[in-house]
Amino acid sequence: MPDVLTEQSPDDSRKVNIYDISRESGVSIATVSRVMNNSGYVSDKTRKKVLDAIERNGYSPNAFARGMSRSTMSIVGILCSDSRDPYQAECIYWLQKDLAAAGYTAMLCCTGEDLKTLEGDVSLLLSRSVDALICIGSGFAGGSEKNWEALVRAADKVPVILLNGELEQKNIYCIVCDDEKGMEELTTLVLETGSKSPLFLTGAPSPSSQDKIRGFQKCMKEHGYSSEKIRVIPLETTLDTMGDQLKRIYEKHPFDAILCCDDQTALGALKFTEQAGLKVPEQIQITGYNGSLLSRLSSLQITTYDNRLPYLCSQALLALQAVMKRQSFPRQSLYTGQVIPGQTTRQAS
Amino acid sequence: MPDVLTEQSPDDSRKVNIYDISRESGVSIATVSRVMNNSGYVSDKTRKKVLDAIERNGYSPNAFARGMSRSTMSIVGILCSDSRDPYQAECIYWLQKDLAAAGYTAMLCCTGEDLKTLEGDVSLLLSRSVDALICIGSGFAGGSEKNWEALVRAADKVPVILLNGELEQKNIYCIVCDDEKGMEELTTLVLETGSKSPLFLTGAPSPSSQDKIRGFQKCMKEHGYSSEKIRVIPLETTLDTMGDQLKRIYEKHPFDAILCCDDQTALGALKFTEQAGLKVPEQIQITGYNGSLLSRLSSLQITTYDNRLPYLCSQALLALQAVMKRQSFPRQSLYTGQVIPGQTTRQAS
DNA sequence: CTGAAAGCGCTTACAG
DNA sequence: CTGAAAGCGCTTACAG
Repeated sequence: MPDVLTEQSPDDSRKVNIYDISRESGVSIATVSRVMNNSGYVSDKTRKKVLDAIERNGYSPNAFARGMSRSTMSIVGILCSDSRDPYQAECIYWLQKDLAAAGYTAMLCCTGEDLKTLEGDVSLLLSRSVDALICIGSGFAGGSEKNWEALVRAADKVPVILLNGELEQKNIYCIVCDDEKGMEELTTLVLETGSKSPLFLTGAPSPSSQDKIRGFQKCMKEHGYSSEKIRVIPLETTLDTMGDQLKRIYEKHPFDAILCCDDQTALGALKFTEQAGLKVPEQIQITGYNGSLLSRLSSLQITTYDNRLPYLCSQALLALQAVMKRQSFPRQSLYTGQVIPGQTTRQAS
Repeated sequence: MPDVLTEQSPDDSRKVNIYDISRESGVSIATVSRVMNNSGYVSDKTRKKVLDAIERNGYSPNAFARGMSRSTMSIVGILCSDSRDPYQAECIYWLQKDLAAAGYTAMLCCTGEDLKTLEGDVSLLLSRSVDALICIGSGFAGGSEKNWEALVRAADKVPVILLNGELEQKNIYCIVCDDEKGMEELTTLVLETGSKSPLFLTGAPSPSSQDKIRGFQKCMKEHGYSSEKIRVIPLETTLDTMGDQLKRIYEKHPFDAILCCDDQTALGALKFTEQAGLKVPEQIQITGYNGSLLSRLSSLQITTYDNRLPYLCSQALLALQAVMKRQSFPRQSLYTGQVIPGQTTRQAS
């Protein structure tokens, strides 16, 4: 490490503005503005003069002034609970890409699992004059009204788009993967390859978890299981300790399949089977959910459900653009994903 | 899904501004401004009147106008190559938290691995009038000048902070985890617990990879290995196919330890050993890097290196705030992480 | 403690 | 095709 302490020479040169360009190129600021925005008519000769002056001075318009006259800065706020979660991280990735392609910039806020700061985060984003709000995950639509009233209020000012969450409110648009159906398909797969007593392992109780549980229950009923045979287990504490929990359950009432609410949990389940000396998929079948990278990193590739995040995010953009143009757009839209067969389930015969 | 097509009733009520509040509370806009900003003197009585009017009208100042007069909007741009990468995702998470706590908002840009869009992304962020730029990952500081010249140019306008990358340039501040030392420690651990022929598995050639390689080589030399015995293997293609690659190598020249450049790669290595029927850690020791959640999700908890991302990010904030206040701050700072022992290495005797 | 006024740097009818 | 001018909604010396 060379110089450990360095004072900066602050760059105090006044930033060049539209008046400088106007003066240098001998035209009015209105014309400069037209050139910058490719709006209205400008003669080629004038345009060139202006462009030259802009180039020479490295001029770029002041974003605030621009935002002020245009009353938009083409910023979209992204709200999530935890950007470290693989599902959310991937959404952020695709959203940011699509937004950039459409000329928007993404402003990110992570509210934390408890949504305690949701209210503050929403008003922060609004005070930054975002043009719209995109919320990742069904968490934002769950629980009592208190949880999402901040969103409803925000929707008063800008369009709000919910990814994988449902909220029937004015100016809120929802794009949802049919997780109920997805979990139905996975359950069917497991039952039709011979599992008799599957377990459903669920995490934090979000609306999307509820959908998955419903899909599991529905499918089990259709296969003739009575309610007491339909086992839904909420995950206690963290992933690190779930092995013990599964062990206790297994010793009391053995199971032969574990349907998990996401890939992370499925990894934990797989770890349990390895430690317990249970063969996968021969003795126990395991499924994940989300089709994330995680499902491909374990010793066995995990059977999972691809909920098409790239599609989800592109739809969000479509919704956003439609609403901005005051075109109509479905307030709710539901799409399906697809099963990705892996090595933790058996072949259908 | 109820209503599939819903037209919005556009909210066309003019937004309330400072003049409205001024009129309603019977004071000048200057006073309203003072109340809003808690600046200057305002009598309690006046303050109350103003506050009431603000409350009644749900007034919040226009961000552009504010930005224009203050010439800052308290936005910090975050640049990364891929927000889905666990390391980067975690940095984003902590940065965003710290920034929010300090009154800044995070604006996110993912440039993609090839940095092809770096130039465009940087000017996009600058045109949004960010107050500073934070770059995640050594990728931004690597390779030829072409890779990072956009950053150098950006540093002309706003402070640039590099997380885990080194660039000796004006107005660029670097905070770096000592990965060379980290990899040295892991190599030492593996050698001193009996491994004789370790392998170093590296991914994309970033500066940080180089540091790790250097640490590995240095430690090997110190333990008396000649250069031809020091094996550094670049990962071919994706993680999915790395099993085959390791198999080929193992058959030709067996190894008894795999030191990986990150946790993800370590998971892949672990998968290889399981498929090849090699016992970990008895026959083969494995180490990861980053101390990410991944290291705890596999059948065996992976020995890894905690590079203290929360600390890294908090330092970034400190740097940013110091520079903004024109205080001096070390242009480069280096810190150490720590080994997290897991089940993929043996106990030191 | 308060107000009148300048200034921030653009965009966009409007008139030519 | 071009320019003069109003307007966007704040902040902040400056004067009182």
